[in-house]
Amino acid sequence: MQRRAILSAVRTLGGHPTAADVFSALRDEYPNLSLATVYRALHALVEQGVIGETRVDNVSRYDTSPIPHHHVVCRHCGNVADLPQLILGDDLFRTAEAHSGFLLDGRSVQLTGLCPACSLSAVASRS
Amino acid sequence: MQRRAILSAVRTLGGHPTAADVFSALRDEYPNLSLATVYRALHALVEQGVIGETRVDNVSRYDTSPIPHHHVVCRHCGNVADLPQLILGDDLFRTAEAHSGFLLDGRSVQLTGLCPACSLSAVASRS
DNA sequence: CTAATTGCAAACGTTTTGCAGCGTT
DNA sequence: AACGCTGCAAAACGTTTGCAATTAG
Repeated sequence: MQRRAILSAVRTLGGHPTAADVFSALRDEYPNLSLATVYRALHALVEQGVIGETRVDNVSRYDTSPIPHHHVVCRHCGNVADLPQLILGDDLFRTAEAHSGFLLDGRSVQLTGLCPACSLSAVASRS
Repeated sequence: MQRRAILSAVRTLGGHPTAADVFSALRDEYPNLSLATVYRALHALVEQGVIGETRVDNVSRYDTSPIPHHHVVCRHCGNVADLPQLILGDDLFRTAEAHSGFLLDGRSVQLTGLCPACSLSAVASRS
């Protein structure tokens, strides 16, 4: 049962690994591991609330922690960083809910911009 | 040049149509319109700043207006609604920037939850 | 005549699925 | 025996691309 190995790979990798990241990390130890297995395991772990899932761009990324928090996504290199959820106050959610009629769940808030590395290289590449 | 037709389809459709939505809307009038053309046209229109693009779930959605504003996405039915951008104040962005070291661009902010219809049916389906 | 636009089909990358085999209990 | 977990290959999905033909300027 390499499902355990998949979970611990997510944890050792840290950050926000994709299914492919997890797959490559385990390929050495489990040479005939299938990508399908990785997807099935990750999906199961999300359903059990053991890990979190965020969809960024076109890709599912998995999160060591299932507790609600927000994300900043670099629009240049695609890196994802965490943001404590307290940054966006409850009042904000209430305002947004009042505006939209939606019932917001506090989880997935996604801001985009440039990460430190990419904003530096953006400055550097200005002629 | 059906690129014009594609733009006006986005406008008449309103909301946040996908490329497929636009395609189906035009299929009657342009029976041999290609999906590739729709994608190319939409992409060009986004580049020109005529329309806006938001990626939700796995799908690009196009927006009548290219001016920055935020979105609420229903995690059940996938519907997208607009949110005035002023809901997230500048101070909030600055706090998030300070926290993450990212340089945020104020555009794509995405909250998720349940839309009015889906939150009603969620309540109704509780045993 | 040149450049842009189009249709078709094929390719793409990510994710899912059918099915048979394997392991555990 | 029954069940869940796995590998493989194939399919699905939205999207992009190569190419040749058409159209616009």
